[in-house]
Amino acid sequence: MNPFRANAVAETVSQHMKPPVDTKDKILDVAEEIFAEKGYSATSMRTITSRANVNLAAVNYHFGSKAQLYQAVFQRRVAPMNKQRIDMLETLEQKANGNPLALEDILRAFIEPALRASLNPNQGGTNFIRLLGRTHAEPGPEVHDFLPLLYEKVKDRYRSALALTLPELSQEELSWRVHFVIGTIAFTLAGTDALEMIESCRYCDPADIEGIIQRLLPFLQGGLSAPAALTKSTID
Amino acid sequence: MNPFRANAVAETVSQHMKPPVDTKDKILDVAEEIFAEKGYSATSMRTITSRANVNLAAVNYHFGSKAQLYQAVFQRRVAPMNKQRIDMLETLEQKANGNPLALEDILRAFIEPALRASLNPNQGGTNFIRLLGRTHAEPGPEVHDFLPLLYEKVKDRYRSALALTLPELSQEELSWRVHFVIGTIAFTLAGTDALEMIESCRYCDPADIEGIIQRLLPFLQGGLSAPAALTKSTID
DNA sequence: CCTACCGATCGGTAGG
DNA sequence: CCTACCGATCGGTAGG
Repeated sequence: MNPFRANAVAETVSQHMKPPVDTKDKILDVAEEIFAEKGYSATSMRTITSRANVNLAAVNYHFGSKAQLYQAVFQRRVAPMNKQRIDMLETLEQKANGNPLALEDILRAFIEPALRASLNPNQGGTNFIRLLGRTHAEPGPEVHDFLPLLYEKVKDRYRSALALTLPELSQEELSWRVHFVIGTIAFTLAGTDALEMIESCRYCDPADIEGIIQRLLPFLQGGLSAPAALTKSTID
Repeated sequence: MNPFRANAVAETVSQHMKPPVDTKDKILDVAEEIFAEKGYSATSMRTITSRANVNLAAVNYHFGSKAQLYQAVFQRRVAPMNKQRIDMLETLEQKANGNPLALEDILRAFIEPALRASLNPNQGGTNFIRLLGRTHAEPGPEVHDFLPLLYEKVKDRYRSALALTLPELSQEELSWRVHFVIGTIAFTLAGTDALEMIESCRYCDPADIEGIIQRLLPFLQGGLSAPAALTKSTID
C-alpha cells in the first residue's frame, strides 16, 4: 500500500502538501478491482471513488471519463505483460539462432506472463487477469476497441514465430488459430472455474498455476498443430 | 413482425382486448436484440419497452424483473438448441451401435445446432448466438448463474461420448478439455473480432459462420485428441 | 498560469 | 396491462 515513489513525489511537490500514496494509483487499484467484479457499466464512479477515499471529481480530473479510466487500468498492466511476452520470445529466438522454435516453448512464453501477473498483486493479481479475459467479450465500442491495438504487436510477433514452427499452415489459417488460442486462454482466465484454483492457492502453491498450464498446453498445442481445414470449394 | 398466433390469442382472450402480436414475444425479441448489442447492465428497460412499443411496467408484469427477462430470453432459445444437440448425438450413437463415435462427428453435432440458430432469425439469429457467447463471461450472479444449469445435461452427454472416443484421457483431463472447447466456441461466437476477420462490413453475410466452423473444427479436434499432459509428480 | 482536488449540484434515469 | 410516481443513484461539471 506504500509504494516507493518518494523521488517522484519530491520532484513535483512545490508548495502544496501531497499524500504519499498517489491519488491516481489509488483510483486505478480500486477501479481494477470493481471493474473485475461488476463489469464496466454496472460499476459506478461513485463506488470507485468512495472505496478509494477520493473525491468523485478526481476521476474526471485525472482520466477524463469513466471510459478512459477503464482504458488506463489496462494500459498500466498490459504494456509490461506484453513486453515480457516479447522479451521471452526474443530470448528463445536468440538461442534458436534462426531455427524454428518448439511449439511448447512459444506457448509457454505467451502464457507465463499472464499467469505470473495473476500471482502477483503488484501486477493486478487475479483481478486484472479476470478483467482482461472478460473484456474480450464486453460490449460497447469504448470498452474493447482499444484492446486489439494493445495486442497488435505481440500478436504479430508470435504469429511470425508460429509461422516458422508450423510452415504447413497458410497465413490466414494461422491468424485464425492464434485467435482461437487467445480466446481459449481468455475464457479460461475469465471463468471462475480455473481462477478459483488459483485464488485458493494464492500464497501457497505455485504448482497449481503450473497445473493449469499443464492442462492448457496440450490442448493448445494439439489445436495449433492440427492439419488445415478443407477449403470451402469442397463444400460448394 | 406479425406472427401467426391467432389461435393462442383466441384461447387466452377472455374479457380484455389483446393485440394480435403477443406483448411477451415482442418484449423477448427486442430484449434479445438490445442485450446482444449493449450487454445486460447497459441495457435499460425503458429502451426495450419503447422500442417494442409496450409500457415500461409490462416487463415486470410478464417476467418479474429485468434479470428474469434476461433468463427468459435464454430459456426460449437454449432449450430447443440443446435438445437438437442431444438428438443428433443419439442418432449418431444408434448408428454406431456401441462403438466409439468419430471425434469430428461429435464436434459437428455440438456446433451445428448453434450454427443453425445463428442462420435462422426464428431461432434468434446472430443476435442470440453472440449474446450466448458473451454471457459466459458476463459478471453478476443473476446473469450467468443459470447458464451452467441449462448446459449441465448436454455437457454430461457429450463428455460421455468423448470418453468413449478418447479413452486415453482421464475423467479430469476430459472435463478440462470440454471446458476449453466450450470456451473457444463461446469466445469465437461472442467476439466481433471473428466477424471482422472475415469481412470488414458490419452486417456480414451470416453464411460466413459456416466458414468459421471450418476453421474451428480442426483446431478443436486437434486440441481434444492431443496426448495428456505430464502428471504433476513429474514436476515435483 | 499551474496542480490537485473540494463541496455542491447539474439534468436525467435506474428498477420497482 | 397503464399512469403516476418512489427512493436512490447515474456520469459529469460548476466556481473557487
